[in-house]
Amino acid sequence: MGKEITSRSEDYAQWYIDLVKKADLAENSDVRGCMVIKPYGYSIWEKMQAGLDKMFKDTGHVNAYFPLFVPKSMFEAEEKNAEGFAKECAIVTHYRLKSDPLKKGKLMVDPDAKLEEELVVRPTSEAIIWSTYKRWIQSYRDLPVLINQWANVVRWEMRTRLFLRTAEFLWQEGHTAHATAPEAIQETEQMLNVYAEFVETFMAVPVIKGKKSEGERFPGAVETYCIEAMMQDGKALQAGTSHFLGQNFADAFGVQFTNKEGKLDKVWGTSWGVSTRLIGALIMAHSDDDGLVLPPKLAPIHVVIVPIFKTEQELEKISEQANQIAGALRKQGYSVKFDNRDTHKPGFKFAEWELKGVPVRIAIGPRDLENKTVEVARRDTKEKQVVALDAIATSIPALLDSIQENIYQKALAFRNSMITPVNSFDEFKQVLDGKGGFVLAHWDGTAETEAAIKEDTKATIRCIPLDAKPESGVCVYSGKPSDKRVLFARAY
RNA sequence: CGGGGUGUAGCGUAGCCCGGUAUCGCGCUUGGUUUGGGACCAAGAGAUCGUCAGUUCGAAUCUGGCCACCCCGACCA
Repeated sequence: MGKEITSRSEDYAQWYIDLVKKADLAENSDVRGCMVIKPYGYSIWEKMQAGLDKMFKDTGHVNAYFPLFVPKSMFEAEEKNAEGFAKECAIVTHYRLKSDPLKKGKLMVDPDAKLEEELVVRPTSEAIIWSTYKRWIQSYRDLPVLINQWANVVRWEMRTRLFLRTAEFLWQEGHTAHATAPEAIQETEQMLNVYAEFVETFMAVPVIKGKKSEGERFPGAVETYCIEAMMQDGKALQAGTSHFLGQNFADAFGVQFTNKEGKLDKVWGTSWGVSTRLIGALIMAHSDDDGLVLPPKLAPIHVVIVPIFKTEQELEKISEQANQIAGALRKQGYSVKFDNRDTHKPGFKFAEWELKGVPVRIAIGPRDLENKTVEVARRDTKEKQVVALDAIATSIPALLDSIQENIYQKALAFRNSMITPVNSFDEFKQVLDGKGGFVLAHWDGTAETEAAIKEDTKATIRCIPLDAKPESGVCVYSGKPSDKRVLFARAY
């Protein structure tokens, strides 16, 4: 008996939880809202980090690390940002415990160790970073500052879901400072493009680039750009954001510089981030009722080799063959697992590695030894084929590329099929309640209409697509004029 | 924070209404037979029934408090 996974059609939310737990990605911890990311899940995160980090470096960024704690007075300096995060902040008020005189063996907060000023556990690091930039930036020669940090942040969420929303999560946050607005805007757009490229080429998840409406904008930002992805259940998921901060944080923290003309000027800022939430997106974009389907570019294990044997002698011979194949593939940079456990049957191993989403499985049995072949199975389509031994070194890399491409195309076709233009509010609601997905509709551009639609349908404006074609029409809700369609959806 | 639910072996559970220290499956250990899609047989080990108190000769079971977690909603990446 194996690990039963709830089917997507039966209960999509449960299917997701089953996958995360049974594929050993993560589990709930003893701390409310916080998860333990297990080695297999963390390995995916490491691959994401590696891919992104290279892209950040290639665009001129460097890594640094800023403190977890932010003094309250510093945190509240940029008012909108502070307000936006205020209700989900964890606060440190004391710095010491002591033995509880009333309960033997128990500890209590030492009332004498109260902090002069409370420390906010960062929900994001703009405050601490900009207060530091103030010291670093005096001249236009000090600009731009292009820094990224890999860190954990804490947002005290009411309700959490593994990877998608946890009280503590891992992410990267880029924080850049520039001499001019156009340069900062260009940076914002560049990083949005980096995210889009990463998500599409590594994760094989197609995204729509756009700007957030005022209501959905990052607190403290002038403009928030985002990439939006579509999950298999028809709900949208924000996969990354890039913010043009204007001079808001320069104002709040007094970050000024002397420009080439010798005049004092305020610095322009950006910030941008993606989180372990991407792992949730990865799961929900590709996986099926048998388990994970991982894109080769992020799979911790590319190829698993399963021997099929009766006797130890057979296993020995097969191992020799398997090690040869593994060695050749590893030389090409692929991660190969030879599953030579003699405690499980092949069928069990097949199911287990499928659950874990390993893109390619090679099975080798006595018949293969005789014929100088192996059986190659791909995870995405479950197709099997017999491949000659001497063709493996070329066919496996090709197959992995083909899997990467295939799952992207599949996700793209699905996503495209889930974009529905509508022209009336009735149609709007009908599509949302029926097939779901993205709804492309005219909107009058007001926050009131946006809020009313959200109230009525639970759908939010995911973004105003960057490539939206000018098209005159009337708002589906208010009937007022509109010059382009925007993307609505129910979202994670 | 509102509504609902759950807490019994590593995991999933039965038992609770009608009190007498615990059921079954998976997993684990040992031995044997097996191995081209989640093997089978046999023998074992493993639980102070979330926690504290009360009722009782006796509490997993009844009563009360507390704690934790999950699900649905509001909030959010």
